[in-house]
Amino acid sequence: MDRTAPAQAAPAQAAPAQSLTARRKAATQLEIARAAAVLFTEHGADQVTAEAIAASAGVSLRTFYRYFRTKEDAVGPLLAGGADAWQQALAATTGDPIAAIPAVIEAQLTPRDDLAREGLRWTRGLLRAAVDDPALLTVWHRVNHDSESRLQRIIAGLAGDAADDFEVRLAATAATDAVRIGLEAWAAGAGPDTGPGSPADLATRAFAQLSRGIALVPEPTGG
Amino acid sequence: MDRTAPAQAAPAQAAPAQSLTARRKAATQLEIARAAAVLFTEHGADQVTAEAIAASAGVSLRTFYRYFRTKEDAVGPLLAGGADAWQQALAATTGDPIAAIPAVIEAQLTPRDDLAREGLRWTRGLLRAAVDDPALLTVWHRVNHDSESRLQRIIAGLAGDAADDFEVRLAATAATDAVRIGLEAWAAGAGPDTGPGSPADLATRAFAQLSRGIALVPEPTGG
DNA sequence: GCCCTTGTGGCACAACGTGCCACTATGTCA
DNA sequence: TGACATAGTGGCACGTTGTGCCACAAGGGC
Repeated sequence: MDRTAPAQAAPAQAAPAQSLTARRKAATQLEIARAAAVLFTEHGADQVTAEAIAASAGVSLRTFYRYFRTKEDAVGPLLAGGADAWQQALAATTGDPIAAIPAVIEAQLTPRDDLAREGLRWTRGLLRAAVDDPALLTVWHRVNHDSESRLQRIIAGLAGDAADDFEVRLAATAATDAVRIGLEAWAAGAGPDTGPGSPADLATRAFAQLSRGIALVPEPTGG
Repeated sequence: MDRTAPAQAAPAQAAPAQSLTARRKAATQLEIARAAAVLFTEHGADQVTAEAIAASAGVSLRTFYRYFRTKEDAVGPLLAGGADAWQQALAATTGDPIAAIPAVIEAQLTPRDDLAREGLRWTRGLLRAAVDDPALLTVWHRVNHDSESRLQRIIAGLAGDAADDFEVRLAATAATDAVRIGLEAWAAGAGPDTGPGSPADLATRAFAQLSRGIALVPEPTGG
């Protein structure tokens, strides 16, 4: 098994139907992630040993390190949450990515079922803990960095060769930061899952403001 | 001595005139930082032990950990570079922070002497190494996060009570990201230290686009 | 000179993260 | 069903990380 890929690409939700081994692996990874999240939020990341996480998840220490590169990385899948979801949704759109992003964010950050709502609860708890926990903050930064990198490639693909690299980069940053700030502001307060004050609401508002000066294709000035 | 403060607040350049002890401390910290930067860029961060850095800097391993919390943090002061400088310059301005930021960035990111140029060289080398070095990338993320936090407080102070917290947050993020992207894009290419393609040029361009939708005070709609 | 503060080095130690080997379970083919 | 290749798991050893503790030496004030 490769260790980095599932931590970033695997959805925190259960995978549909695959081989028995694959399903067990996904389940184990999620089990470890949740055990780590519970222990981290309860005692602080630096007070929790990797062995404690492994024991709580019912695996050996050696196996723990086969799933995650570091102790803190264990909560990566929970923090990544729906990042992959809305990026894949964006990749499936056509036309101007800047114009498509708000609707995609709105749709993908709004929880549509209990599974999504549960995912938001994990994210909120972890983000609140991460505010004053350098180790967890590092994971959050890494998750957002990975998100920005993927987004940059997606937007570049959508915008085509005419798009300026610097503008593509700005667009990817604006979108990533919008979602990041939306989630952070929501987690810090007592906002609802949907409607005004929700992650989807805050993120779309943030993106509207950050992206107003960005145009992926050169403006047709005159000609 | 406290360990975190100098790593973030101390300029990478030599301090003017203080007590002998204070100057020795600053020199030692800079010595360690440069030793770490050289070794990291040469062999990759994960191939360099903390002991090797300490030996290269002429201090014991124990002393190394009194200056920096982790092995990677050693390059923090070099990556932070002039971040404090331009933020302090911003704090000294009056009026609308959004309007003041471009000039401050332009002025502070443009190297005015050999010391500043040398600082830019370190930053470029480290950023190039950080692209494919997760450990160094983490330091870069932390540096930018700290920068964003401080900037948020500065902008809030300048904007006054009328300013919306969410807008202040967006402004701080836009400014931090502008500088970050400017430096990253410059480091990745072969841009000059000044003029078109310089960090100052790229950062101000980025901020102009990211900040166009941000207004710190409620628009006087109608009266 | 004395004294207090502060930086430094050495040592021990818990925890981190990995390489290696053996064991077991899954899935396939005969 | 039995044999086999594949892949996940656990145990162990080991180098490295980062910290607590104590002793020692070098500024700085009296």
